[in-house]
Amino acid sequence: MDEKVFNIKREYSIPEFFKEELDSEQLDAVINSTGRSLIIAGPGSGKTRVITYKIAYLLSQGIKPENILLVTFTRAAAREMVERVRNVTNVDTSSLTAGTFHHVCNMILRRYAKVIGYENNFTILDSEDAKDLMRIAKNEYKETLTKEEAKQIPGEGVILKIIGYAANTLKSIREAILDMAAYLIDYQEDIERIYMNYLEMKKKINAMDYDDMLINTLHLLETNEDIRNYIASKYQWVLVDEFQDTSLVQLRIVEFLSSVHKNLIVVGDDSQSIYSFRGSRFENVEEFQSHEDVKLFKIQTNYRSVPEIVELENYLIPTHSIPKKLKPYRSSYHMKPVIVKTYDELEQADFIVQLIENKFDEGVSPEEIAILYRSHSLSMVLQQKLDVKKISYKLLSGKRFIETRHIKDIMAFLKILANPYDNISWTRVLKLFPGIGQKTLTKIVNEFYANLMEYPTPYGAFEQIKFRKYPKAKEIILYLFENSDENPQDLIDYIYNEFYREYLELNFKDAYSRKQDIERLGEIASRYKSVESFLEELALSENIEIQSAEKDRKNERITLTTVHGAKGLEWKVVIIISVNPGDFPNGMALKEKKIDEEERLFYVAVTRAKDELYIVKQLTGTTKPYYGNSFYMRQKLPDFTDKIPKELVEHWKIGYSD
DNA sequence: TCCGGGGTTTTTTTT
DNA sequence: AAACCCCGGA
Repeated sequence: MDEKVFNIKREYSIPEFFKEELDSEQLDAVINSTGRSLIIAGPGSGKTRVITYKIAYLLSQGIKPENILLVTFTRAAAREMVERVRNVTNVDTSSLTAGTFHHVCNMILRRYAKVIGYENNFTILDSEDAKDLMRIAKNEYKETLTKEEAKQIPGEGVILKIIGYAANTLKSIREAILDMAAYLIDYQEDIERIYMNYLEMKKKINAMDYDDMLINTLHLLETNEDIRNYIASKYQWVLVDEFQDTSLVQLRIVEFLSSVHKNLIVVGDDSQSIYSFRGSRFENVEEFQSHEDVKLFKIQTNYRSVPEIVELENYLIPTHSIPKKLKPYRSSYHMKPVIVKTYDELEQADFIVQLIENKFDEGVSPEEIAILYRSHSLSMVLQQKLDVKKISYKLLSGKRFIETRHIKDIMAFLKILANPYDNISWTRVLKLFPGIGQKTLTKIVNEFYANLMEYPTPYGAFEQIKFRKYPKAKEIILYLFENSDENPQDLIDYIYNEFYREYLELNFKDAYSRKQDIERLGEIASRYKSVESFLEELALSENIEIQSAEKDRKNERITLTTVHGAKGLEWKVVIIISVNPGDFPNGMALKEKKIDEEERLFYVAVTRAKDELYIVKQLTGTTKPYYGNSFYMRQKLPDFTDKIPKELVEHWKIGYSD
């Protein structure tokens, strides 16, 4: 149907009020960043505000929202910024493209995958899926070797790390091995062969892992001028947030996406680059800055933290950073940051519970308190204590929700609906049924694949398979194939009620909390209409927030998160726990000589605090057994609290009143 | 062919 | 916590 277009003139707010909302550094960055610009934004300097007003400014100049591309680090950040733009401008921002690199790539690939030899309905492998697949690829290769030879082959984790590194740096496997694991150079050929297996398997099941999504997008833009120009001409302005955590591939992608209009604004803080394990290159910032046409803006006033904390932050600016000095804006607070020495993890947990209760008594809301740690395991003792004391919390990053066994089981059922060739999910699903082991399931799956050639639908193909011994398995899988168009929540309910509830009760001591997780999964699924969109979003979106075991009536909870999960957030009271050599900085990272990144991580942690900062350490160090190994015993590891000048902090030790 | 028991290994951060 | 291996009994 042809519709006639009736053009009306858009009304935009006049940006006069910007001058009241922004300081001179921010205003300069908003108005004068044109062409290619780099905005170095210190912690708490109003970075989000600058991006928001930059977009508002562009809209006020008559740029249409659909011609703006905003790339952020998390989906949540994108949503928040778009919402703020809408509030500032009253412009309908729904056509503005905003999301993470992976969302943007996904959008492009869903449309053009065929051009580079994929089906448009490719599935996305999360890192767990990739690991499973790599394990199979490795074992397949091992079968061609003798037992002795097979023993020497590096593990799938190492191989994934190498190929991930190669992908993100655009290097060959050989170069990657030499760069990061030179001792494995004798196994170059083995690794390459395993890698080929892995590629083949991914292709066979029409899947891409996270690296593929970036690499394939780059490849598409690089090799197809027409497509590149078509997409790039749409985006008059490209803005990139958290630029210090972009990889080389990501940098190339945004360069291509901005190649027609050449307006590329990147915002970041090189001192806060904490994702090098994922290919992030803080060098991107320095390199970008070094181009002659790039305009540089610095915004360095700190609006977030009290001067006592800002002073400490200035001391902790990581060694290899673009020189900067943060200027405090807020007025003085009644206390300095605190370093607390506790005896062990239990005492640390007791102290934190007591501190939190004191803060509640002072009237601080739970939402304003956060506990940060280097790795999940460091929060376990504390979690138990909080549960006992009935202090409710939310985990921004637990062991990622979808990586737990029971959630993966349920998801495997849905995955075979979206992609009947998903071998890994078939294995997972069939093994759940008593009596079906490796041999039987291989037979079933092979027969199913063979049938798929003959029968038009998976339902038809599966129906043909004889299941005399396992009628329940057949009944359930057939039902799911038959109803695969239903909304995902109903399917999850079906799996749970008909089968998985009983399985949980029989096999897990902690069935209760796992049941709650599945209920949560159902809730999340209810927001999606199709299995495909649900799976896609779950693979691409950030952590799902997990509630504590204690069901709370009030929705007020303190936050527990890794430092990585705390990126971009802020709280009135921040407690950093287990700041011990080996825990934070992390022992494994130090072994790989990544002390710089640990420093940046600590800097990120400290800069999250608005009013009160507690750095808690234990005299005994950690209680985890494997830290008692030779590496930890042999060396004196750096202690972050050592280099903090005494006069900048208060020192507390624990005493007992009762 | 399946399953359970015992033993071992992993060793961080995540789109 | 959860995967793997090996082995012996059903």
